[in-house]
Amino acid sequence: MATKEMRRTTLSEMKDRYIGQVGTPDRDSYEYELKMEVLGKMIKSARKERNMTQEQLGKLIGVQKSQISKLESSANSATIDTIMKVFKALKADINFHVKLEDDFVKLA
Amino acid sequence: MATKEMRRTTLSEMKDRYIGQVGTPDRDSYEYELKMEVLGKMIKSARKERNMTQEQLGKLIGVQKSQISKLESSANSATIDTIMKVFKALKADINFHVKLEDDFVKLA
DNA sequence: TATAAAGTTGCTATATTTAGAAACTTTCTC
DNA sequence: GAGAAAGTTTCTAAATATAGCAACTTTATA
Repeated sequence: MATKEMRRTTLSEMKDRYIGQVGTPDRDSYEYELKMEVLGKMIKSARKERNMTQEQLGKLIGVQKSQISKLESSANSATIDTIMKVFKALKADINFHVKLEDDFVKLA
Repeated sequence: MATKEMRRTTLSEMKDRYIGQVGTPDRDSYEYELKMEVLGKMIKSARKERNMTQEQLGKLIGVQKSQISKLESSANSATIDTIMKVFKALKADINFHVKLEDDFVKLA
């Protein structure tokens, strides 16, 4: 615990783990909804890493445990504001990666 | 234009460009607010890459140009829902990277 | 410099998120 | 299995985001 290295979790990893590998039926469709689900799972997973309960995390931010529960289960489309508050409390650095796909499809 | 490779923009790059290098006065404070600002700038930058006007992008999503303007200027804390709609319309893949920092500070 | 195009800002209304409180369910631990 | 701890759900109120519209400002372009 004390000597663990920088932990890094990417959305891709989470997708692979929870949704399925790329190419699998349920991957590319539902992408939109699933991303929110994954975000909730990331909060949960980060909280677990910190060995915190929902109540403890809530107290750090100033909300009740039920709020945390809702966020983790993606009950709604969270605000950037909220997401950042949470990850900040978890001493996690969250950032957004945007990948602009090429206009032209490559032929295999 | 036709042969351009996969374009990739990270939050870190944007921070360096718009806010300043790490270590600079204004980088680590205001972090919270600035991330939202950067997100807006990323939308704008992605839209420009696509050579779109705010009106065109708005039409793709089904909102008016004033909405896009507000998003790009980070008038408010956008919803994940909204952000994904925008980037989807821009044919951009957005994902979240979460980095859990180590509990122990490394000594230089 | 006119004119058009693109982008911004204020105002309003509606929809949705945030949040607390309390009851409830699940999970752990003895 | 009983009790406690952790997590979930429902209901309600409040704050905030979304959105349209129209007027306005800025930027391009003829």
